[in-house]
Formats: sequence, C-alpha cells, structure tokens
Amino acid sequence: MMTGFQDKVLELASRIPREKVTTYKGLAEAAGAPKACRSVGSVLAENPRPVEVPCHRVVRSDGRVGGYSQGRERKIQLLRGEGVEVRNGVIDLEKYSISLSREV
DNA sequence: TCATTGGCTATCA
DNA sequence: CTGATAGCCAATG
Repeated sequence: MMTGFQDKVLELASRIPREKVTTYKGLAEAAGAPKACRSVGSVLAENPRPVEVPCHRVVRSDGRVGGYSQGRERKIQLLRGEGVEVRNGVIDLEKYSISLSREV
C-alpha cells in the first residue's frame, strides 16, 4: 500500500549516508512515530530493496545489528563491507549512529 | 469501525 | 537468551 509511514521510513532509510547507521527508534521518530520502532522493522521487512533502500544500515538501539530478512550475518557482512565496525554483531552507535537529517 | 494477527523493536525481570 | 508487557503500523476479516 505504501502509506505515509512506510514511504517515510523507506525514504529516510535510503538517505542514510555511508559508513553510518541509524536505529529503528531514530527512524521511527523521524518517520513521525517515536514509538513505532516495531512498525519500522515491519516496513523494512516487507521491502527487500538492498539497493534502493539499504535496510542493513538500520540497527537496534542496543547497538546490535538486530534482525534481517536475508539473515543477520548477511547484514553484518554488508555493514563491514561499507566500513562499519561490527564487533560480534555489535556496532558503535557512538560513532556510526546519526540523526536522520531531513534534507534533500 | 473494531478485532485479530504479524513483525528486522524497547524495556523490564 | 527467554518471557512478558507495551506501543505502533499494515493487512485481513
């Protein structure tokens, strides 16, 4: 259906710069729902677009990579391939987490 | 419109 | 990690 929420989530997710990651919570806030962290996951889960929407750049607020439709390991490999330091499935949010800039 | 289900979460125990 | 609870959106009936 691609409603406003989904569209926003995918849009923001596709705007994540390289070597940077965002959290489901942050994405939810940027999408307009500060507590729709789960909904964000649902949207990404049903939108397998490893090219247009790199959902693998979205991690959990704990700093862990979280889940992935294609496999948790796959997500980690992709992140590492972009230059993100992934230690045992954990990412340094202090260095890679960013606040989604709502610019073009 | 409401009820139920599902889901890459968040937080607490 | 598991279990439970919470709060959210989309799909289905």
